[in-house]
Amino acid sequence: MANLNNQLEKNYDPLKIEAKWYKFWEEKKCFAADPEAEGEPFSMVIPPPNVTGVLHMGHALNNLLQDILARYQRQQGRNVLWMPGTDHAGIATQNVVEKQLAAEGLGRHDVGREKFIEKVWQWREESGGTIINQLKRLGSSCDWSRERFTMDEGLSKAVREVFVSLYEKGLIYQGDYIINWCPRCHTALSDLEVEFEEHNDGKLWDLEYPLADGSGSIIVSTTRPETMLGDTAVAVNGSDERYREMIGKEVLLPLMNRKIPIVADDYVDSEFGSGAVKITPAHDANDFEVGLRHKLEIIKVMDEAGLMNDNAGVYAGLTREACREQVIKDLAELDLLPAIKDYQHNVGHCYRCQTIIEPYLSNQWFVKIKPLAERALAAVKEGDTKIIPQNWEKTYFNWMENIRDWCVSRQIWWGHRIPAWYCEDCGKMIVAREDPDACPECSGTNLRQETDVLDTWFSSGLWPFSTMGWPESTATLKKYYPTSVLVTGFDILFFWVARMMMMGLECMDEVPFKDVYIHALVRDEHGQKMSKSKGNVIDPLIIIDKYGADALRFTLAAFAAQGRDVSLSEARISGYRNFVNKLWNAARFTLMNIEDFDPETQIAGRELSLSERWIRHRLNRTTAEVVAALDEYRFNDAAQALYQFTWHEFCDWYLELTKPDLFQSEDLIRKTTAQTVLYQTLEQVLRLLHPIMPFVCEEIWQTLPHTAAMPESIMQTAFPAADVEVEDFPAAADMDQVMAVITAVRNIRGEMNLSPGQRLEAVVTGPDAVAIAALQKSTAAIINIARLTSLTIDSAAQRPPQSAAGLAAGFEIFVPLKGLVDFAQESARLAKELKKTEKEFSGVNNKLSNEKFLAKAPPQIIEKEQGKHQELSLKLEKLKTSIKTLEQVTGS
RNA sequence: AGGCGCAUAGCUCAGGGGGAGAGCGCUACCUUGACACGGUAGAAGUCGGCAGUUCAAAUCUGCCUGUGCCUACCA
Repeated sequence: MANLNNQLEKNYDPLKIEAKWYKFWEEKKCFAADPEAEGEPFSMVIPPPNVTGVLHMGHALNNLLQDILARYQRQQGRNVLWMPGTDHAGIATQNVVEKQLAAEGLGRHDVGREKFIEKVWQWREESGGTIINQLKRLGSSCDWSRERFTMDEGLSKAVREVFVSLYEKGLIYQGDYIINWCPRCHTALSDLEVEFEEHNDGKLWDLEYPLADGSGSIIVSTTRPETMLGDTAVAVNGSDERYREMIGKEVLLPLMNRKIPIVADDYVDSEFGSGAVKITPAHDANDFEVGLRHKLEIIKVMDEAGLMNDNAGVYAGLTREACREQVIKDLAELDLLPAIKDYQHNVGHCYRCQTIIEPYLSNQWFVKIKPLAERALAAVKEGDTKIIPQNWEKTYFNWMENIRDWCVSRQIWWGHRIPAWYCEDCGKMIVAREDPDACPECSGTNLRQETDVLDTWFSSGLWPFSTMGWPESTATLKKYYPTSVLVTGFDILFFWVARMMMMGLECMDEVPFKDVYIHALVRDEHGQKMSKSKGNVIDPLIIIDKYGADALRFTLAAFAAQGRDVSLSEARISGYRNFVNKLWNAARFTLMNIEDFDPETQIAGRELSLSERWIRHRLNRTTAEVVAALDEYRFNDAAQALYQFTWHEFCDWYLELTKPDLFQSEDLIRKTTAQTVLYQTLEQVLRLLHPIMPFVCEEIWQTLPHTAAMPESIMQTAFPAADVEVEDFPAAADMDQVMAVITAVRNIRGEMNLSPGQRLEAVVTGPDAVAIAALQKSTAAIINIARLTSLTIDSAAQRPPQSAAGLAAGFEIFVPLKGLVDFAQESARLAKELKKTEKEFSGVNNKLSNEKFLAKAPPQIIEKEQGKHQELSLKLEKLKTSIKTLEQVTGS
């Protein structure tokens, strides 16, 4: 351990060090979870990133918070499982591979289903590990030996088990309904997968439909005129006087020349537009419902690609956009287009490819969601699962209460194929856990499997237990389910959290997690969403390369206040990089001064200096704060407390105060005591900081001299606990006075523009003999830190001539300036101070002369105000004296 | 249309009924035996507006203004 100081460079260089320790942790199996091992379980499942994903700041924040918890809980002695993995991300992944094919001029149908899926797996082999490696760069301490993928064999088995058992319970059904159709992805989407966007350039077209009997016409409005080709009725409200006569009559649908009825339905709002609505059951959800009520014909005029079909007559083959234009033109020519209005409305887009969604009638699979939602709702209401911050519970309730059946079938190839077969001989449908060989009805072997796959979120919904081996009954499940906490962003509260709640309760009969911690979004420095098009994306990997993972981690932690978005800027990260460097240099300083030190040295029985008692007290308080904060997911409070303590107490004051003891060579007991306190304090700071900044803490910790009891890695050390024995409030009070006096001298120095190199004399006096006596013990320290030549502390001391005066903590501090400075400057300084004090004094005076205040305020508040009054009036008096003295000196 | 937030120093934010805080930035001085990615000191805010509750409001309540998001979707 010789030449320790040489091992640490002047500036911390994270690059090499981070890779080194991450490898070390993995080799020592520090992340591995053992269900057979001791310790109360603490478990989390990672929100599985898409295999197509590339690490962004949202991932970084999400995984950082989990990593802080995992590392903290390990240090607390818990048996920690952090389960990692990736999501197969059906549509997103399929799109990526389709794009590759497109580059070769091929479509997926050109290669066929089997070959295509092979290609997807191949792609996943090649690049699916990207995001996992990026998570490792961040320092994520997942148990990688357990990494899962939603398309794994085991997870696929879980998916099939759940599908079949839900089907058997009657909770899965198949039917023709209006769903959200993406004409580009060629698939149905769930309601959640549609993103609505406001279109300001929308139009509302009025169409005139002549009555079939020639007795007039009726005007309807639409934002999608091309759908009129599939109209099978016009609806009005039955109580609408304007149309009463027309109900039951027919109109002649223009362009198509079909006769369609006018029906009465409460769905129609008489106040809106003309009060009459065209009804297209095959292309609008509400119209579909109206159609069912009135047994209307259903005419599809569009195909799966968004092209008009044969039912659209002469318009067949046109795209929906071209058809719209043509229909408008043709209606205008017929003079059946009385008005076109500008109209602002919301249009649904595919969340994967942004194509405009078409409400489309088709045969799909649905999960009957009400029975599942009821349990998931009750579990949160009864507190089995807590959502933090709590205000998200309301959002959760609101959604769960208004939930609609979940369309789970997708017409894509990449995903879990629905385990349903159709007998080509007798038409029977078979839903089974095992692939059937023959039809149980007719024994025919001519079976055709359903081609649809399941919504990706169906398998993600099983994640908390499917990753632990369900439906087998595994040791992992027994030990770690339900998980302790789920850490996630609110953007997938419904997509994922809600589904896991429903599936967990359904399959495990128990909630999947005790806590759900919802964190904020990461935005840019002006609170804007980060996006490629805005060019304001901060790439976590570039940041890690530039500033180190610890700097990024500390920054995110420090700004992760509950319920508030994180506005991130590079300047801030570089600020916290400076903090990492500060810690690094405090460690260098420590190492330089404990070369001859035995780390087994104990504090017990040794006499501690005031600053030592104080720093131990403060460290103890900080420890309590950090523990309380981390237990309540207040990551920013933990980070702030550690920053404040490490920089502004440990470095700024304690290290300076302990230098004389460390540098001297006469009193060896004093020196080794100083070394012991220094060593132990730094070691404890490292353990406290480890969950947030694991790399730099490990590097320093490994370089420190080790005691026999220390484990191999800081990861395996115990998290510090607050200890009442170390509490020392008297030391804290005395130290506050010492610091106040030193600051007062520095203030005079600064305001007088005296250079730090200029040694000064000082005299401190005050009426409180006890306080003076206490302060006298710190004479040497004050001389040292305040850079004085001599210091007199005496309650009987007189003000030296030609001196500047300061007031702090009930003391008067005089610094003789003997022509060193311009007294006009000192005069101005005192005048400023007097003005400030007078303002403060009058505020306190007002309070104390208010009878109501005296009558109603609690006694301790009144006492405090009275104390303040006394202190301030004394201060005023002293200030006035000082000013007078100064005037005499300068003769003004 | 409903719901949830937010408005505090130039910037980004913490705090949350009894003396306005932090980081960055800014100004001045300083290479003092760890750190200039540093040290010391300083300037800077009627805590969005208007009412109310209270002895006391940045903090609680109501309204207003601005701003962000979520859910639903209206032809």
